[in-house]
Amino acid sequence: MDPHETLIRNLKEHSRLRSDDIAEICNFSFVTKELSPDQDFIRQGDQPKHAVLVVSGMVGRYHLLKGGRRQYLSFHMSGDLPDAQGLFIERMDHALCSIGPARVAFIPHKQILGAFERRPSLGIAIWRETLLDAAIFREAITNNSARSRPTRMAHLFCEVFYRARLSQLNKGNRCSIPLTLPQLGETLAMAIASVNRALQQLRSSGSMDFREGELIVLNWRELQRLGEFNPDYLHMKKPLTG
Amino acid sequence: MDPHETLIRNLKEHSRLRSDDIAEICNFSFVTKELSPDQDFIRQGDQPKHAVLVVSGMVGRYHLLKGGRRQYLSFHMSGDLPDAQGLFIERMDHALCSIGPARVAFIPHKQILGAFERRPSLGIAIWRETLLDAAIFREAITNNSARSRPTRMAHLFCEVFYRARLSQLNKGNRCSIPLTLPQLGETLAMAIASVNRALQQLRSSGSMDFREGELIVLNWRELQRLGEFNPDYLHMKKPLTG
DNA sequence: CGAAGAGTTGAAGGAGATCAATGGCGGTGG
DNA sequence: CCACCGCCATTGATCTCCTTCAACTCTTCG
Repeated sequence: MDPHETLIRNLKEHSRLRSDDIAEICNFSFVTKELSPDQDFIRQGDQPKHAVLVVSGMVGRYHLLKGGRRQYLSFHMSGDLPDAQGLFIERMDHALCSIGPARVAFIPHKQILGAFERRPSLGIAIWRETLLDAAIFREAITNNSARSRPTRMAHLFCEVFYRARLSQLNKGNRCSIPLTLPQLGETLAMAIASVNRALQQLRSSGSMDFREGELIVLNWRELQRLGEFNPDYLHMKKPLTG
Repeated sequence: MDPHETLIRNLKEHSRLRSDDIAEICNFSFVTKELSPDQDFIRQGDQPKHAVLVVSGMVGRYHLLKGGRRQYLSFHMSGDLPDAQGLFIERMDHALCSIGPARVAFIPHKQILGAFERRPSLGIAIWRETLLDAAIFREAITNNSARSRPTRMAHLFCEVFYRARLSQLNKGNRCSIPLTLPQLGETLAMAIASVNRALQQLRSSGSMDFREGELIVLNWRELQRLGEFNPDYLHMKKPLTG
């Protein structure tokens, strides 16, 4: 898939783009990079001069903790700009890595900032993109703080699947989430044993299955109920139904 | 304190403002509102037409959970724009309330958006403000997910005290944090009993005291160490020392 | 003056972390 | 080629920390 197209599609999910905005995006040049699983491409403390666009696969943001442990903060897929904040914040306070194999495109900050001057409405679309990120962070606070472990796991699966469907990255009721159980633990603040047991509880509910990095949604309504998932916080123009 | 001044001072902590930017801010008109403790002024689902500027006191953002329970997400003080996101996201996914008595100013979105057209650099300063919010949310994910309870409490106190000092809202080693223990619990994902016991543990460390909504920092280095607090994520132009 | 809520403390019970052991799979190197 | 290593996934047992519950005081507010 063409990187430009994927960004345009993504921004259109929440913002109106005029044809001039789209033309600006099409003028972006970039270099792409193929990433093997678990490969860092931006590290804490870096001062990036390029923005990253996810072209394919999944990437994650994480805080590095003492002892090499991680706290994953969010996951991003095709069309996302997972470090748009880097445009205005010099130094990274977290790292970015691939989750499973992925392809990313690097767009020079200068090009994007130049486009903002010509098309302020494009700047607002990307501003909105960063605001949606913040809404996802807020939900993650609540998810990890106020929900039971099986519930928070279901919520994460709901969020990823919902966003994948918005971008038509699902294959029917299936969706690639190349996370390992240890990584799920470092996302949801659970020990590995608890991750496994929560997963089995969700499996036994009959609403979903997850193995080998693939989520299968068998009963969306039920999974949504189990995860206490309400997609309003994703602020999409056209909420998905069913 | 004049609301305009307070906003200018706050933006200057992380962004350069030219005199034209400051002139635009001084042209903002607003109505102020006096709030008694625990008073909601924006609710989940609202579609605000005004941005809020905290003039004095403290305000908090929270998610409303089933059963009326809350998850507090962040706290804001004089000079903060706790719902700048409302400029571009129609519907609130969380609520805002006063923590203790507070005064807030409402500035019409139209005025702010108009100022952005004349002074794009002002827009970028406020964009950066929303990005700093996001960094605080990320840190809250890690705080509530990966740190022990006493540590996360110390971290919260460090963050609030550090930000208060940046804005000179502290009184020496004291700083007003008008949170009750139940509210601390709904912030840090702890039961009230645990809040109390963690607090006593911190007191007994000799690095701080907290009672009746006032934090007293007795040994900043030690408190910082106990909270595993590293202020880099606040991205200030001039980090405070000591 | 009674009710409600904050703060405090002790005891209980439970959810989840930790530890340990196993099987399976993929990669590497002798 | 296959033996070995490392990591993922799984499961059982133990143990600990934290939630829950209860009781009491104190303050505030109606």
